[in-house]
Amino acid sequence: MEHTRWLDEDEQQTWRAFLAAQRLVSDKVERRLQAAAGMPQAYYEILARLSEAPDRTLRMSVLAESALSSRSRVSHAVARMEESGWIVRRSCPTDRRGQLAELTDEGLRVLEAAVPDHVESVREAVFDGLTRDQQAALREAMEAIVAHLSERPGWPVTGDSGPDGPDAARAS
Amino acid sequence: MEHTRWLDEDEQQTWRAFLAAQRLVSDKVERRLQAAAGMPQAYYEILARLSEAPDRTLRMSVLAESALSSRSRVSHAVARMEESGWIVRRSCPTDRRGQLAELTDEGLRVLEAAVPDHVESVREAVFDGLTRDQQAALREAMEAIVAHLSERPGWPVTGDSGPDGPDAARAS
DNA sequence: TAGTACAAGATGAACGCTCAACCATTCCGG
DNA sequence: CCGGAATGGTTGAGCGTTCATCTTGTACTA
Repeated sequence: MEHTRWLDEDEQQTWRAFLAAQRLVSDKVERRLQAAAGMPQAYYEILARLSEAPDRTLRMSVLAESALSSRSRVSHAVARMEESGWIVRRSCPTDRRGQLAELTDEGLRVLEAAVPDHVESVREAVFDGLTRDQQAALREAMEAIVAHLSERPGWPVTGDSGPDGPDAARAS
Repeated sequence: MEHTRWLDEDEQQTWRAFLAAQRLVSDKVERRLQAAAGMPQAYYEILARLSEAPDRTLRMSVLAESALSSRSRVSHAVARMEESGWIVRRSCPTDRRGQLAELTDEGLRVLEAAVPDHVESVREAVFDGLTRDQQAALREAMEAIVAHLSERPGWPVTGDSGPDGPDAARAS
């Protein structure tokens, strides 16, 4: 690493707008979801993915990936939601390491009760402020970023620093 | 509230892309800042605002607003950074309720040491994935969202639920 | 000049997330 | 078929954020 590729004026403004929009939107959405349904966005995401899955069941690792969460996060979250009775865990028949997370009826009810207000808050936070063209452009840009970040992302996408420490036994 | 204004297919995809890009970008940037400088993004933001202010000094509330943080967050964060010797707090001469936060020389050094790698990570996460046109469009959309969210935002922008609880003594 | 409303900050508990370990199981090369 | 590496998932400590509350100080109004 030698010299920094600084941001020009335009890029600075773009980055600031990105940051601001990001914070404003997720604050608003998160806060409202918390108030209305008593759960953070990450939990909602998990419940949503499960509800779309066959048998409302997913392996923990698949769940983590599809909800863009680290394994650790999902593990904690599912444990918590199991206590609430929204999810049950069973061990996977074909791979004895694996765990299956299944959405319970109760969990589905809670999710469905949360959806309408959540959707409304997303609309207010994002779409009510955009023209149709702006929305299309936003989508294109976001998808480009995601695509760029999903190929060879420096170190793994999901984080979680690997099974052992940063460099354990990895020599030779 | 009667019927929900659901998201159509296009809006769904836009929202998912927004969420994904948001998570991917802030994960990457946050993680790298933490690794390289040992501070979260929110702290960086605070230090950055202070460094741009006259006398590297800002009132807590102004600092909170300009860093898009809640008062409470800034209070905790500044307390922590004061222990690290990056910031000092003085009471405000003109308003004895107020506190002034000033960036120390040490704090400025730490910030400046953190900047280059942070900027690089932002470039990699965002700008390397976008054409110039996409970047301009992204900026426009983000600014539209921010503008929309900054006027009459339902309840106050910064959060923090007000001086007293949700409805304390407020009756008649 | 009270008295009441409001603003600025601080604070502690609750909570979710991350990081670094750790155990169990499966995969794979010799 | 054995032994090391990789995979799947969990766990606990540490930390930052939020929420509700409190204290102190200012502003407004009667």
